[in-house]
Amino acid sequence: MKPTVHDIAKSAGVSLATVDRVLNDRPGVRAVTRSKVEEAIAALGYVRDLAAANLAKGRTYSFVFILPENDNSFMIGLHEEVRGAIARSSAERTHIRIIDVPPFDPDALVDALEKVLAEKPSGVAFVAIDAPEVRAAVGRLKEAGIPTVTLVSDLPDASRDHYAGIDNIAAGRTAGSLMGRFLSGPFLAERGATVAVLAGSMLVRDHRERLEGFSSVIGESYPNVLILPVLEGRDDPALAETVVADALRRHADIAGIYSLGAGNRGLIRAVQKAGMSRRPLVIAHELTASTRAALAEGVIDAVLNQDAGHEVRSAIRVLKAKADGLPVIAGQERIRIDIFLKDNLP
Amino acid sequence: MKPTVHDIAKSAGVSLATVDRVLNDRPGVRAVTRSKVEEAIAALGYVRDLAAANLAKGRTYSFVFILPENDNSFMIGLHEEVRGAIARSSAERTHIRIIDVPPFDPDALVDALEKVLAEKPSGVAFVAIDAPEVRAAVGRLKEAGIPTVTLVSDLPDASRDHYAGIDNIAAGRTAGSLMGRFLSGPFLAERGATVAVLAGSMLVRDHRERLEGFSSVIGESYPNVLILPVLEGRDDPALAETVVADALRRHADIAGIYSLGAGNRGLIRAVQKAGMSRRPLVIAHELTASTRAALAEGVIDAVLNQDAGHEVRSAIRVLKAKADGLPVIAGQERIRIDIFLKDNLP
DNA sequence: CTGTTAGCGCTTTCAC
DNA sequence: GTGAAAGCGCTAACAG
Repeated sequence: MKPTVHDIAKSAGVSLATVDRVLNDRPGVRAVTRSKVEEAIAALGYVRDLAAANLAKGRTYSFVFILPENDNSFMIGLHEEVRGAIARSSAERTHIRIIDVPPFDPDALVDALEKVLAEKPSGVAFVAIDAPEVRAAVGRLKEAGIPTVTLVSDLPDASRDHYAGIDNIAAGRTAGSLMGRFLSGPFLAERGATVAVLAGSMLVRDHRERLEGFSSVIGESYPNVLILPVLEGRDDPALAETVVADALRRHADIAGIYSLGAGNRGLIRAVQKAGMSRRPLVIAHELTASTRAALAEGVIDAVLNQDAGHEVRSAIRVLKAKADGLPVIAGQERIRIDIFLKDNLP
Repeated sequence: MKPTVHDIAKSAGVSLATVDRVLNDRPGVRAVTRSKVEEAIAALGYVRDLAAANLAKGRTYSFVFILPENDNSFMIGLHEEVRGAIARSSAERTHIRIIDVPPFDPDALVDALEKVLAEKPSGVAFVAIDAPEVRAAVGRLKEAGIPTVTLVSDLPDASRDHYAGIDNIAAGRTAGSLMGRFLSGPFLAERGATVAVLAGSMLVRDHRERLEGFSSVIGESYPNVLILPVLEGRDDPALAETVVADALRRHADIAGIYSLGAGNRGLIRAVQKAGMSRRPLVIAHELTASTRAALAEGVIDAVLNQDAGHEVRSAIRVLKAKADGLPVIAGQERIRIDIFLKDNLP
């Protein structure tokens, strides 16, 4: 049988309470007694039954998710996944609360983090904005011993405990490779090719990193491909449509478009309306209703995706583990860069 | 506060024991009493605390994994993942046993399934072989109320409870699309292209399905591509090397190779040794040490992968859920067709 | 500093 | 048929 606290108590010749104090590093145990107990624990190979402990404590993990109230499909999906987790709360001994903040607003995010700090929850997950004041706020959470996980967009060299999101440089490189290879046939062989990039804003780190990865692969491996100056669509479908339509008009030779942000509904409309003799190759991010339909129809050629459900479940698992001081299964928490062609749609 | 069995007992005016009998459908309760209790449960919105129940029962889930003792890296990796799960057993209240069987041997698999049936474990996971006697054995497990999960390779219209693996037709189609698009440039434009397919055995369903998906995409969308008769390497590196080397010798014009099974070490050696002026485009399955290295070096162009760790964890989650009659989170159990280029290696 | 005792939510004898 | 009581492994008062 697996040893229990009783076995340890007996073996060390102390009471349950003392064993418990040692197990939970509570004060009030003489060093000698402590080591006696620790020896017994090691000798018996004791491992604590977390479920029993949580039952006894009546423990419930309180987590806060701070999400931007952005109205693009990806963020809406992320919200839904958190709500799904809330629905499962009772079975998972969690209590999860969502705080909505205005997008791209560091001050609002800092405010939210401060409020959370006052609440002292078991953990916080948030979509980071890369700004010094945000890093400072995260530092304060760390000092207070509250585990933090960044979601979707990370904070560089910060004190967050974990990042639940994709490697955006790798994503950009992947897009670059696909673009280069897919273009090779119809265009490159003859006369090189011109490629447009549509971003949301160069202010957010994930977009900058994707551009960086994309550009470096093109530069290294596909010197015949010319990248036009970045178009900024602010993740807004209407604006995206305008800037893309405009670009297609001005550059009749655009052979490919890499959309590294959101607002793809507009991009799709612009491409469809352009009615070009030779449709440009389009690579976009995030599988949503519109990108999925465009992929099936052949308007988009490939979609790079991050699984919001995985990110949310991972964030919760990691926060729980951090709250308990337990290790995580690294492979389970790695968020993949999913590549979808029309053939492997889920 | 969440209602407990005590609240139900009080509200229904019965004892804890009776509530428990109703909750677990045990006999010895008059219909009237039963419905009184059921009403209380509904009225209070009671949900059972599984952790507490398992603690009281001293329950531990006993699972058996039946794995082919194949010596390719993928299967070795799968074994390791199961061993990882075994290492976590105590924390997860599971007791997992591995049964090794000779590969591609339906009789051996049936024998193993029969032995398992006699043991009456809480659940079984196995790499299926598509044969009537296997389906029959699974039927017997189902009758005995033992949940079953197929791993990696499925059993068609069978009574298994769940399949933890990828959609192999979609995987084949994806490989076909990538092959077609990647080939377009250097080869197709001029004179069409010849492609070789290396499989393990046409006896296993996953290999047949991948071939089917691959062939149909090529047929539909890349009529210039000619697929040579399938090479069978029995997932064995040495044999794979021989058959591939032989094929490359006989068909100097091979422009692409789709390796839809295992034994890629041999394939890689054959391609490297062939020293062709123009290296064929290679698409393979399963990210292992050797395919990863080949991808990085440019010997392999793309790898389709199924995450063995995800499959094993998923199988365990599903078996637990089935054993408890609980629902699963569909999105969490979908095994993705991972596509790796050299740019998005994990 | 250490031990005793009750109890978390559920199941399980064993009486009645 | 039904109920009272003990206990799963752990924690939390409260005494000493």
